Amino acid sequence: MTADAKAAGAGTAHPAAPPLTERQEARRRRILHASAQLASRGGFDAVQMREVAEAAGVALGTLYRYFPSKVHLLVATMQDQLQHMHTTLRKRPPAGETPAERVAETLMRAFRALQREPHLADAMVRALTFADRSVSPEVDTVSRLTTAIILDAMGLDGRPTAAQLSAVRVIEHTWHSALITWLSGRASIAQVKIDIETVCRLIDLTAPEAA
Amino acid sequence: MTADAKAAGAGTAHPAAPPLTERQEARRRRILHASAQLASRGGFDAVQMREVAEAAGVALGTLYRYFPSKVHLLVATMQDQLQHMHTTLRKRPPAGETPAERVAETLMRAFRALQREPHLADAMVRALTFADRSVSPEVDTVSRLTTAIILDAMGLDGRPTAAQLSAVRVIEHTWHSALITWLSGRASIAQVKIDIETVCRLIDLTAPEAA
DNA sequence: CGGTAATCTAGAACAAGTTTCAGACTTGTT
DNA sequence: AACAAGTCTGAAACTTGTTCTAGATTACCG
Repeated sequence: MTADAKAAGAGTAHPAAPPLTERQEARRRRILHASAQLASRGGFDAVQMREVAEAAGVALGTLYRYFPSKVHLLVATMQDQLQHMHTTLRKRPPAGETPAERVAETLMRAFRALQREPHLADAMVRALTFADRSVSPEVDTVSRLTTAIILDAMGLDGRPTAAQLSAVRVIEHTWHSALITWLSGRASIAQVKIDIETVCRLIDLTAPEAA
Repeated sequence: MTADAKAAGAGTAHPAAPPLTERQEARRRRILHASAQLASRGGFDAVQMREVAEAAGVALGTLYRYFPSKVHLLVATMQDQLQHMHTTLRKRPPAGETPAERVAETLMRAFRALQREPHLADAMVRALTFADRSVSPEVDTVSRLTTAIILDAMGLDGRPTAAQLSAVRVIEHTWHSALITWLSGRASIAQVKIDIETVCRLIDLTAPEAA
């Protein structure tokens, strides 16, 4: 579980992802598609490696070469979905007056999207929080994507201050954790909404004029 | 995984925990001890049900009668540890001026305690966030315990307002999620400290005079 | 005490994630 | 075109969480 990171790198580029041939790219895409498909049904548990391999028309060993564990696979699936969402969100920027409002609006939009595929959301979020150190790079990519989405929503003029970055980090924490409580049936949709709105008030606290 | 909740109920009392005989209580304690012991070594992965059973001097089937899954076991372990921590914290209340300071101080104290047993922390927190609906009642108990600790730290005069409860919920979200990023090596101790301090500022926002 | 239901034990069996391996197939090179 | 290196396949094996079963033990009731 340590070395052997030379496998088919994700679409992101941390160390130096070896270029994928066309057929490899296609395989990778089939795998991710199968993963999302199965996840959309029964969530985390329904994503069974043998089934993913079969649905993607790929040998089990190959699946493991592309994604060294189930968690890696699901985190990569999340990366994929997040990318979609990011571009979708960019088409229609949030309309709120203040940064806090815009961030809350954006997150609620994302939340509604997740509600349409709760099982998929379950699989991705559970994988994300269950990931151990061996998945850190991939989880970090997801984190950066999320940060980018939030910063986008804030619509800052210049570069964010340290305090603003802290606030964004806390918002992300809340976002993930609130999703989990919702997915595990311990919080209602309304509850999640309140939590998001509550944490977004932190942004006001870090606005340039505040201190 | 559905019914069969008639097993040995946790120390808490939701439905109507059947009273445990002395030997049963002892068994339960041995199991929790073995669990914490193994977790203190290798974390989540090191808590193997067969090993827990053996270390506790109990058959595998019995272990499963007491705790219907590994996650149940670890969440119960967390309940146990939290209870310790709560009583410990109560002995020396935080000294900060404001509620926000006191909460941050308390959480940092808890954090330092976790740092002394990072593997144990890993096992408990991973179990907590990985728990699915079947563990909701137990996770909820942990959540209530955490809330109690935070409210204690705030040192309120009367009953907390709705806004304050929201703030506490967000603090809990941040607490759990920040712990995870630390445990998976994606955030430093200093980073966690900053996040905690940042989110605690929300408390000021919900103070009676604020609005 | 004797009987009966619940509990406990030992161990096999099953499920799904992960690893491994021999052989077939691709790709890139000369 | 032939070769070497790297990749993919199919299938078995291994690990660990979970379930099941048959037979002891224990707890409780009269």
